[in-house]
Amino acid sequence: MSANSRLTIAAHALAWISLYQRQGNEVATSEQIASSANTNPVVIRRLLGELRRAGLVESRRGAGAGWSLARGLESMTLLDVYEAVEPGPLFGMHRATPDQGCTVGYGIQPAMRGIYDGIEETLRRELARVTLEDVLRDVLAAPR
Amino acid sequence: MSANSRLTIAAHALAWISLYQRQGNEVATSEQIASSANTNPVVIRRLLGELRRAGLVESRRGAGAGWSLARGLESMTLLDVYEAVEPGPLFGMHRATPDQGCTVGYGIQPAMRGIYDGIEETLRRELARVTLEDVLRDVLAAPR
DNA sequence: CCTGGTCGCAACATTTGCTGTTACGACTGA
DNA sequence: TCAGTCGTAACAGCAAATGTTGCGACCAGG
Repeated sequence: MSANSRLTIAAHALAWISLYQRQGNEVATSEQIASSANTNPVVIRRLLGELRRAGLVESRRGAGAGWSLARGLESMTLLDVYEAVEPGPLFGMHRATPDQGCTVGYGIQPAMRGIYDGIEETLRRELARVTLEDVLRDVLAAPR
Repeated sequence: MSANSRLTIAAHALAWISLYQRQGNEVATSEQIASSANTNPVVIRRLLGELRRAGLVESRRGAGAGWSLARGLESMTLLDVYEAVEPGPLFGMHRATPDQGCTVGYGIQPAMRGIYDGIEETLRRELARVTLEDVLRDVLAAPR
């Protein structure tokens, strides 16, 4: 499975913004978050842009611009973030249509689709059980 | 998430071999399976090679060569296939190590790892609930 | 002992998606 | 007006999956 880091980086950004705001700051810049996540500010802006479309964060432009949370971390789940930043389904079908004249080729896609749908639904339920508040708590619990 | 088709193609191949054997044939060739799945025989051989290492299929060489099941479909689960053909974890961490001097950068990876571990365990349980016999049954149930 | 058919595997091309980088216009508080 | 930041496009780099070709290894059957 292709290990992409989008969900991890998005969670990182949200936790960072929240902690920064708890320290009394209004907004966080993509520059600051990128520095913490050790990546490029544009990568952060792209990800946060998707989170904004999902209503999880807000951005301010102009001078003193930056990012802030649209609501509390306790009301955001990993599922919200997952759906905002992960486009496709977990498992893919054949790249090219299988032989429709063959019994297996004909029936395999509906069969797998049904099975995959059930599994992805379970995955979603699991993701929905974890809030970003949980994530931040775990982050702060790391031993020094 | 990158939609890879390895699990789907592997299930397709197993179902095809089983059905072919139920029709009285000894072994199936990668050529035949590739034709049904509309892909290249080498792709099939690569995948089946991984399934063989996992003890799910056997191959015969020489004349009249081909592939056969190592055991019944009812004793193979999608988890067996998944572990045989999917290398990495479901979600990836940061590509570059986050800033260890930052509270979030320091704690994020252990936190996410713990969360991801639990989720992947649930995914495995779901995959283990589906046997390849279930898959073949669903395939044959497709309406013509 | 040959031969034809198939696997095993290496090597490389192609495709796809994610990530990194640069550039520049848009926006706005000071 | 200006400095700082977002928004976004464009492109390069990289990694993994997939597709393709080639060829040696293997072996049942003649």
